[in-house]
Amino acid sequence: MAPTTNTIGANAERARSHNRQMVLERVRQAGLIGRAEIARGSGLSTQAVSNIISDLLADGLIAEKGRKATTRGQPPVQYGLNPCGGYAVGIEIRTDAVLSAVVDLSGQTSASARYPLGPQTLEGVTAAVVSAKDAIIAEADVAIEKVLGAGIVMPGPFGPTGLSGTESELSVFEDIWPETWFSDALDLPVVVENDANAAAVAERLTGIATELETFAFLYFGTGLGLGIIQNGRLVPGAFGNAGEIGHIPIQAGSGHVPLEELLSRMSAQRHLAQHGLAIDTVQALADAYDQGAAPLAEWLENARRPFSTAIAIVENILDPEAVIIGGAMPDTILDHLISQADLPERSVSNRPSRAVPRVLRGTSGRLTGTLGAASLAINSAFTPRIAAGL
Amino acid sequence: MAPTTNTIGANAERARSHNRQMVLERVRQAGLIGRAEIARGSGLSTQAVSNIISDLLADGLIAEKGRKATTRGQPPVQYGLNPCGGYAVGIEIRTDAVLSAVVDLSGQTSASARYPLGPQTLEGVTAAVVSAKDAIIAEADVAIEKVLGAGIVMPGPFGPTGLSGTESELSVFEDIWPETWFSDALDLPVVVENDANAAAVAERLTGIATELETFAFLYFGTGLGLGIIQNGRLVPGAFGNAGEIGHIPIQAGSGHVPLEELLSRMSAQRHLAQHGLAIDTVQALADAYDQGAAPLAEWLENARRPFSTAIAIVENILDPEAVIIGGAMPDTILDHLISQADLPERSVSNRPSRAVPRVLRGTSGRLTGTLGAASLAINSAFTPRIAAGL
DNA sequence: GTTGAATCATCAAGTAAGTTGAGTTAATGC
DNA sequence: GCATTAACTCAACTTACTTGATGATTCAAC
Repeated sequence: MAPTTNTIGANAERARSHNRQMVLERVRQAGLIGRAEIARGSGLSTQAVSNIISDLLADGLIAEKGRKATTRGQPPVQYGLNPCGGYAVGIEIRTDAVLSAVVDLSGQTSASARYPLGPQTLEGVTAAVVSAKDAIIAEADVAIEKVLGAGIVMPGPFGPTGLSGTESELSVFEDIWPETWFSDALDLPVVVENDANAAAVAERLTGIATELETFAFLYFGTGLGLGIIQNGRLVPGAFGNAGEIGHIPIQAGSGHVPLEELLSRMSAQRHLAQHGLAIDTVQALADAYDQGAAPLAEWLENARRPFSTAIAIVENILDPEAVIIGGAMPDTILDHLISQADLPERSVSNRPSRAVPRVLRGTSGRLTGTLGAASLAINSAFTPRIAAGL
Repeated sequence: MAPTTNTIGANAERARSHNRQMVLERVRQAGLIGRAEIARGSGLSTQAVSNIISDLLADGLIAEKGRKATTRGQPPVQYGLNPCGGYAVGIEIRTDAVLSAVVDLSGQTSASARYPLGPQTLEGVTAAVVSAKDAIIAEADVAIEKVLGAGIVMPGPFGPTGLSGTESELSVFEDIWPETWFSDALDLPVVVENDANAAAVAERLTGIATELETFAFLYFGTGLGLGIIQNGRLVPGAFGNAGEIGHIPIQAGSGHVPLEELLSRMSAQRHLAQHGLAIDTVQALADAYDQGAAPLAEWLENARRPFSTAIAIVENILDPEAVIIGGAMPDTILDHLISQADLPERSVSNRPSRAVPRVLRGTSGRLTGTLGAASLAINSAFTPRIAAGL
C-alpha cells in the first residue's frame, strides 16, 4: 500500500541490503541452512554469503545451530533464525479501539494490549497509536534498537473508492498516505495493510503457508477479503485495494448481491438473528455450530455455492498453489465450508499432481489482526527491496 | 511462466544489468528524458546514469533527441529509444500453423510470415519454430546481434491442469518447460506466455497502456483470458496459468456454465450459427455487426451481464488502474460491450478521481498474437531482473 | 591406519560499479 | 554583463562482490 513507485537503481549499499534480506529469507524458509547452500541457491560467492552471515550473527538475527551430517566433506555449519534477535510491533486500528502486540522473529507474541479509541480525528487516532506502541514496547521490555518496524492493520479500502462512506473505514485517512504518516509518528519503518493481507503474510511466516510462494488467503472479517501473495510478495493493486472479493456481485434469485452478503460472519449473524438467535461473537457462533443450531446449518447450506464460486474465481484468476481460508470465523465452520465445497473439476488448480490440497484452513486460528500486523513488519525484514521501489 | 524461482543475490555485474534495464524502461516510459531526471527518479547519482546512458548509446538502443528548453540552467540533453537499435522475434504457435514476426524496439513490425505445422510431435513443433525464426530473421534482414530475444505465444494452460484434454493446448509440452526448451533450440533468450499475457504486454509497450503500471487485459481469443500486469510485471500465478477467467462458473438459468460460454467469440459464433448465420472470421463478425444482424444484437444483450460481472471480478480482486479489453473481436463489438456495460457503482475502482476510464478498448486492434509474442521479448529487455529470479 | 576425494570455510588480493566533490558548460533573468 | 541555476564531466574514493590459494574436516577406499 504505497504511492506507485517505479523500480529504483542498484548501488553497492542497496545491493548489500538486498542480499542481507535475501539471505535472511532463505534462512527463514529453510529453517536450518548452511552458507554454501545459500551461496549455491542465490548465485553469490560463498565468501559474500559468509560476510553477510557474519553481519547477521553480529546483529543477533540468526544463530549457529550445529553442524549437519553430510555424506562427504566438511559438515556445514547450520544457521537458523534467532527469535529474540528482532521484534516487531503490530497495531490494529478498529473503529472503537487500538490493539497492539509485540512479536519476535519467529512470530511468537511477547505482549499484547488494548486501548479504547475516542473520537476518530487524525490527532486522536495518531495519539492512540503512538501510545499503544510506546506502552507495548515498554511492557514487552524490548530494547528499541531490536524493534525492526511496525505493522498497522486498518480497515480498508484505502483512499477514495466507490465503496466509501458505507464502510467502517477510517475516513480521516482519505487524503493521507498512512504509511508515511505513521512512519513519522512512530519513528519506525511502517507497513500498512488491510486485515486480509496481514493474515496472508502471517500465514506465510508462521502458519500453514510457510513453504508456499504463491497463494491467496480468503479472509472472513466483518465482510470478506482476499490477501494475494505472488512469489512471496503481496499483490496490492494500483491503489492498495486489491482483494475486495466480498464486493463481487453474485446472482441471488433474480438480482445480484455482493458476495459478502452471502458469505461472511455478518451474513451468518444476520441469518441467525432473523431466526431469533442473537449472536455477536465468534465464540457464540462456534457454540451454535457445536449445538447443531438449525438456522446455522441452513446458512451453511446457503453459503455452499457462494463459497465454491469464490474459490473458483480465485483459482482461475490467480492460479495459486493453494487457497487458504481463515479469519474471524470458528475453525469448525471453516472446516465445514471446506468439506462441503463443490470445487469445480474444470479449474487450472485441479492439477493431478498437487503437493497441497486446493483449499486449506489457516492455522493462525482466530488471528487477531494485531499479530498479522506484526507479521507485516517482520516480513518486510525478509523482503529484498531492489526492484520493488524501496 | 517458469519454475518457481527464489530471489537471487545482487553483485556488481547484476546491479549494472538491473540499472541498465531500469534506465531503458524509464526512457521508454517517458518517451524523452534527460540524464539528471533519470538520476533523480532512480536514486542513482547523475554520474552513474551518465555512464549507463553512454553504454546504451554505444549499443544503439537509445539516441540523442535534442535538448529540452527549461526555465534556467543548462538545458538537459534528451534521450529516446532508438527503434532500430534492437529487434525481437515473435512466434505464435497455433494448432495448425506457426506464425512469426520481427519487431523493433518501438513495436513496429519489420516482417511477418506463416508456416504450416504438421504433426504435433515435439520434434515437429520445434523444427517448425526454429525454421520460422531463421527465415523471419533472414527476411527482415536484421543482424543477429541486434536480436534481443524471442517471445513465444502458445495455447495455455501450461502443464497438467484440471482443464487438460479438452483444450487446444499443445500436449507435447506437458512435461517440459517450454522456455528452457526453446531457448536452447533457438539460441536466444525466450519468454513463453499465453495470448492474453502477450496482449497485455503489447498494450503496455505500444498501445493504450503505455503509461499504466497496474492493469488487466481481458482477452477475447477463442475463449476468454486475462493478462494481469502489476507494477509493470506479469502476474503469472504459481504455475503460469493465472488469468483463466473464462473458466469461472457463472449462473445461467438454474445451473452454472463457464464464463466463456457466454462471453467469447466462440460463444457469439455459436449463437449466430444456431440462428442460421455461419460466421467463422473476425471480419465476418464485424460485417454482421455493421449490418445490424438481429441474432448478434441478441447475443450482445445476453453478454451484457456476464461482461459486467467479469469487469467487476477483475476490478475488485486486482484493483487495476483500468481494465483493457481486446483480442480477436471486432472493435465495434468491443466498443458496444463497453458502452452497454453495467459497471457496479460499488467497486473499489469507482474512485471519484480517475485518470483513465474504468474500461478501455485496446489499441493493438486485432493483435495477431505474434506481435504480442515479440512484445514479450522486447519487454523483457526493459524489465530489471534482480529480485525476480533472473 | 593412511591416503585421497569431496566439501566447507577463510584469507588476501583484485575488480566492477557506484559515489563524491571540484570544476566546466550553457542557459536564464535582472 | 553578471549572478544564478542546472546539467554535465573528471578523477579520486569507497563499497561489496569475486577469485584463487590455503586450510580444515569428514568419509571412503585401500
